[in-house]
Amino acid sequence: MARVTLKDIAREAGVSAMSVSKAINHKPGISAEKRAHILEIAAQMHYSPNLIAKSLRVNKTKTIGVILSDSSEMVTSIVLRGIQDVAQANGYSVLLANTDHKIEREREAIDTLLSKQIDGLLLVASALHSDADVTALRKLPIPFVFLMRKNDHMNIDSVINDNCLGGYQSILHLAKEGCQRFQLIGLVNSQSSMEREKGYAQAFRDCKIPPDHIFAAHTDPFIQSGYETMNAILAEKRRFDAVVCGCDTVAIGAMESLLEHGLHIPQDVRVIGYDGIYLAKYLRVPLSTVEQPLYQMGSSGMEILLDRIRFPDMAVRKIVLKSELVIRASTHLAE
Amino acid sequence: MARVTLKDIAREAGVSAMSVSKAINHKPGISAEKRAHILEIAAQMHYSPNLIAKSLRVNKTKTIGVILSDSSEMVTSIVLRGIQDVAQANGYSVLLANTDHKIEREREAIDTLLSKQIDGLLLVASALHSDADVTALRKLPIPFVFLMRKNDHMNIDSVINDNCLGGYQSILHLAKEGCQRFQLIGLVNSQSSMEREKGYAQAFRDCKIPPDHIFAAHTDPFIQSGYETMNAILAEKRRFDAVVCGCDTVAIGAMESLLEHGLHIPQDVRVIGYDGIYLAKYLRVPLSTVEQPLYQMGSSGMEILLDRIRFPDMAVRKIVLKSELVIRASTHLAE
DNA sequence: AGTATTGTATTTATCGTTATTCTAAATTGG
DNA sequence: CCAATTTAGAATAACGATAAATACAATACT
Repeated sequence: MARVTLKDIAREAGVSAMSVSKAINHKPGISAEKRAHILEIAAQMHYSPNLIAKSLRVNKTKTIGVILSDSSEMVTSIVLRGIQDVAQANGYSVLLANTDHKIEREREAIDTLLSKQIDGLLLVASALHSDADVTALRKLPIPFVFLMRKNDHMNIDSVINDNCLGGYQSILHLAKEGCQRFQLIGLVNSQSSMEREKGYAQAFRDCKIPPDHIFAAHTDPFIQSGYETMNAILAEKRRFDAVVCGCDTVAIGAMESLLEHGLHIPQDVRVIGYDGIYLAKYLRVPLSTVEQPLYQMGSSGMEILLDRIRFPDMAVRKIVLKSELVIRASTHLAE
Repeated sequence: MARVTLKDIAREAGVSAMSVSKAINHKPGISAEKRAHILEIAAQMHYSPNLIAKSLRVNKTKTIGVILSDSSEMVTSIVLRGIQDVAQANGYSVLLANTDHKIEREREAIDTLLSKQIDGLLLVASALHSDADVTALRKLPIPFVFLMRKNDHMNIDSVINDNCLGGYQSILHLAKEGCQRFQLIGLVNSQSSMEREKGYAQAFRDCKIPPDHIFAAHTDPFIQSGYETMNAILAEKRRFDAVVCGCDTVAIGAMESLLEHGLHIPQDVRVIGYDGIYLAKYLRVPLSTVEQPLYQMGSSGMEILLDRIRFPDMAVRKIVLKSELVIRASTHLAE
């Protein structure tokens, strides 16, 4: 089936293509009855405007690009949904690129998306930290917003949660529960995780936890890596009564390992995660975690981007969203 | 920053725009040294081809549309990832539309995506079942593939798992475990769920389970609805020793309710889900389920669509993927 | 040598829209 | 009543790319 164009309708209605365009877009310069007539014919012929042609002409695609590591992870899929909803509500589409945490794929993705003439870009937990990368980003012909990524750059919009505070709260809670020896499992290559670690450090000072009661490890943000890392840690036979994980998936893997080794959670070890995936509550041991407003992270990010597209000179916005410590059985023994 | 076009490079290199096009696309009809020269200048000027313009000219966008209910659900996010990976590997982009199970939004989404001139369409668990809807789909100017949706239509490609068999296997397993009274919780408005129920019915006949030992309920595919439905069921004080859920999320909610009512899983009641979300293993009670090859569902669907785009006359393909019964603690007591 | 052949490069036209300019008719006003 | 103004609508050009036609030069062949 050949697609029907403005010209087809124009021919059918005996007017010029321009008149059809005006009628359909409710632009002035055409009489009411002619407009009605044209619209009727357009409907009859099932006209569907070719937005590609329009985009080329007006140099706007009403499409924004989203770059993230893995759209199927529970954390990012929620953020993405927030992005999508705001986009859809404003007549924008989203083009997605998965990087699987590969920095080179992130750079490629930007090029690909630019070629597709996106009007703006959202970078979720971007790994582009080097000066060269940031400079390159600044030269982009379109606005962009950082999501879930530390941002102390001038003139770059961003939405994050206060990772430092979140980290601080986790430790404080565990200390109150009586924990004294802490096994940390941070995330490799994650600025967010580093921020959380700053919060841990502050809390350790405030709670007078001696450095030799703190053990640090790092791993990838997957269940399996949490599991393996915890196996390795247990093999070293250090004593600890708290495990502080860089994200919930690592915590799931770590708990699995702990349970397999016959340890009881929270009696022998307390475990806390970070992120607030919505299944945390339903795990073998319900997981305490620092809940980030994931959906809102996506939706605010998209809102800022849209504002920036409409008003390029708008003041820079660096939104810091509140996270919430959620206490469950993995750190707290119900009496 | 103004974007640089073919013409800009042509001017700089002292050649025609056409020559630049040939050089960049590695088309014949240009000498090696001129090509090298042009490519060098293009790189210098950071040329990025305008794919919108190209799309308009060649009438192909290298973009496919995906319509699904909710990209943040664990099941669909995996399917989507399979789709994305195959798309990306073949130089295609994906435009997404969430319908939240609303049939009207599904119809709108098709129009929107068509306007964006997608080259093909993937319908994941589409709710468009009426003759009118299917007829409309057939009239689309682009190919489409059904995913996770019953398809007994001529000439429509699809990828599904054998829901009937999966359902059959669940019941057979529970019967072998000694269950005698079955509470079913199917999904409303889901053809897949209906197919599974056919499988249940067959298994009940084969296992000689009398109809008055079978109780049916239906609900939405969310944790919360599973929870509420199970609460309602328990309020009716019927006796049953097996709960068969239409999807894993419903099973999670149902188990939550059962546990809150002091019942033991699997000792008092066995619970089985469907789908095989990857966290099933880590739940409070590890959940037995029929594992669908979700990622592969997406990737094969995308592959078929790409083939169909390239070879419109290719024979119709209706792929039925094998599901696998995974037995965990929710239906089987480890001795 | 003169024609045929090959290959390189340019020119032209086009995809479907919309911004802009232009024409002609309708309306206004003095 | 006729110039001045407004307005509906048509015609033209352009967005950036590429397919097709054309022009031209260099080589090969009879």
